[in-house]
Amino acid sequence: MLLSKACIYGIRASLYMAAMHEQKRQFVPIREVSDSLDLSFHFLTKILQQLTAAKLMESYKGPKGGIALTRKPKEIMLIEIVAAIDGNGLFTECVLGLPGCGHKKACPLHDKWAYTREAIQIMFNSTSLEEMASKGKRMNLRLSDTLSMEDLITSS
Amino acid sequence: MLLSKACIYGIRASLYMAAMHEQKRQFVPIREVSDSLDLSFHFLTKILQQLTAAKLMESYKGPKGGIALTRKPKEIMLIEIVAAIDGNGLFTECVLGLPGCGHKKACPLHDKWAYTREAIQIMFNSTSLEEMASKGKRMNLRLSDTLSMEDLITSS
DNA sequence: ATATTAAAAGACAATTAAGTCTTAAATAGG
DNA sequence: CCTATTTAAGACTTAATTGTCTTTTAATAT
Repeated sequence: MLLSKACIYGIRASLYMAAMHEQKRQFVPIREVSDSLDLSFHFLTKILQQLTAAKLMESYKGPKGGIALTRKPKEIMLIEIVAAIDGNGLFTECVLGLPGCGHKKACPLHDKWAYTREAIQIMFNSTSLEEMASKGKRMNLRLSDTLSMEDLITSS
Repeated sequence: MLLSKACIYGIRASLYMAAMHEQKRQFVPIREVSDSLDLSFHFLTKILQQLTAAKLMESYKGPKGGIALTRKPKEIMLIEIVAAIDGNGLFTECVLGLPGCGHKKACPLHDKWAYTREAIQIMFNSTSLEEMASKGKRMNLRLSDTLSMEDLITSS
């Protein structure tokens, strides 16, 4: 699996927040996000803490509290979310985990992998939350079994 | 992590077998492989059973027994090893694990990911054991802390 | 102040991946 | 036939990931 579940959930939650951003909503309770996306509230909380630690989101306690993106969805790239949760081993490490592989000595797959992993990196690096959210809206993406992006953005 | 450890170990063992093939050795004891590569014998045994189940290797019990590649290293592509151990979810599944994503409804990353995952697939699909082994020999690849490909092929 | 809301922190449980150990089955050689 | 060698099969342990639950801390509103 390319991304951990934690990372995937973090991305989905970020997408939800991007949709909320279009509605000018600021702090959204984690409970609302977890209910909407059908994710474990506590597990999501821990994941979002990683995103706030990485300054991608900020949080506010108490009534009217919740989480919010710190920047506009257009300015947040997917790679930032991936790196915050899964780290950037995917973009730096040897595919074969070979002891000799690295800067100096390359493994037999090194060159091909360097190329491929750059393609992966570019994919995450060139995709913003805004782009995903608008695509999701156009294509009526399902964020959970009961919730679609279109519901989310065109309603309310 | 792109590949599981089991898959990585399976690839390393296959590389070792490719090197043995150049020396016209047929059945090589798993114990020799695990010792040489500094891997757990029993764990490696289970991994190799997956490769024999996939007809990439064959095994022989008893004295003079061991494992052997069923085809020439030139004819065995890396993707076969990956598929035998990790399956081909990497080449078929949605990156975001989104419920709506698939043939009909695509997720916001679908097009980019379809392209990227094809790059990954092509990488594994176009690399043979022979190619890796000869590159490994040229570059004196280390298969473990104490063993290099060059030792392996030029010696004995 | 007090009660309520909501995130933070951390203990705990379940699941999966990774690794170990024991026993059984097959084969070669004496 | 007997023993040594080697894979096969499966139970078991450990570690990492995933997921749940409880308590604490901070903010709001009354």
